[in-house]
Amino acid sequence: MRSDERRELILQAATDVFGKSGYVGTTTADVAKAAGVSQPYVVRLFGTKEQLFLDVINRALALLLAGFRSALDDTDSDVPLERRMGLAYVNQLNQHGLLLSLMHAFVLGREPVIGAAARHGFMAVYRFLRDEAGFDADQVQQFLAFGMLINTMIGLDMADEFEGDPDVREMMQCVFPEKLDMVRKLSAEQSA
Amino acid sequence: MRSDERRELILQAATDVFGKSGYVGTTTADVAKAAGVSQPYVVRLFGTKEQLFLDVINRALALLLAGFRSALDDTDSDVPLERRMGLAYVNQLNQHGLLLSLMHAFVLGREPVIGAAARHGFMAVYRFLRDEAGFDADQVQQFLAFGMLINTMIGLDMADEFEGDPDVREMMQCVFPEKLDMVRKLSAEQSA
DNA sequence: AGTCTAAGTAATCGTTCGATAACAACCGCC
DNA sequence: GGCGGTTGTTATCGAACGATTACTTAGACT
Repeated sequence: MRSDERRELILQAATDVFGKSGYVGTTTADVAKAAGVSQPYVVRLFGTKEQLFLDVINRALALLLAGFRSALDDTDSDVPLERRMGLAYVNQLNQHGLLLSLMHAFVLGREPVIGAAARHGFMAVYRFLRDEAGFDADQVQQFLAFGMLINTMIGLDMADEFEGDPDVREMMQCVFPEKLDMVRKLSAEQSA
Repeated sequence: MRSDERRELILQAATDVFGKSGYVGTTTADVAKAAGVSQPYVVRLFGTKEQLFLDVINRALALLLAGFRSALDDTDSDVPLERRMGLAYVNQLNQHGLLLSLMHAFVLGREPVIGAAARHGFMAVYRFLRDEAGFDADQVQQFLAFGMLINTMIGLDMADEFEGDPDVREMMQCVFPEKLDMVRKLSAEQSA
């Protein structure tokens, strides 16, 4: 296999594993096993584990912004822009661990290299909302806040607790008044 | 010193360190150094690093709910309840790493023990908002979403990037339209 | 056929970390 | 004024991890 194809496969596997266990909690052997290659090969392709994680979150941000731009360009829809953007965000749950890897990066601001990359990525999203989506300040705040809440619910793995606990069910309905079916479906796919 | 006093000192130190580096990224030696004791003593007082982290987040949740209850009982104020609750949340930034340790737990839902504790803690907050604060579904969603956004901004360490980058300044003003001064002040204390 | 290069692995090394064991100092108490 | 329990330390062990080295295999080109 060509090395650039192998890189992409490893990046996909690493996105899932980093999303589940975080940056420090993920070993290069975990990534290698998920990608079906040997551990030293992962290290040789990316140099260091830190560089691998940086590549993972930069790829995740590129995919996220690409999804946003698709939603933005879908002008013949009668769905309002804010809702199209929200759906584009939730659709990223198709890629297991993509939003979660970003979230892990977002709470590591004190890590010198990763923190800087995380801040830069977050600001890229902000600039997109402001400049390309044309959101005003309140729209930006609502969008970012709800996005972080989604990330937290995914990180908590709350959907798997959905069945059985009526309080959890009620909380999820309260937090996702309409997107719940989609979130549940995507979460089920994620577990499979 | 009595061991229960020492335990509290270690819990405070551990809250800061776990908040900065996360659960896996923090070593028991880091906690011991921050608390001014030896590393084996930390392990002996708490059994395992996992149990120490569980104690940290349970203490953080107890303090958080206690702050909420104080805001709830402050009925002679003319400040509306939602705002009092928001201020109570932001006031938790006085304890370095308290909200951040919780956030680290919230993204580890797949960890069997920590994930279960994190979900339980999050649900305790939800039940408080619903039963004690009397929030309706929309108020709960807004409160939780904004809280997670605050946590993310703290995790990103975005306030330290405040000076210098006009986009960061603008984003922070957009996200914290009125609480910005408080957040900045508390963040400065945190760095000191 | 023979050689060069890219793709990939097995073996292993040095470090770090959580935990354990053994030991030391203080303090109340009879 | 020894004695037991509590508080705390130093030394160290075994496992895990990231990284390095050396080796192997498979095409591509002449």
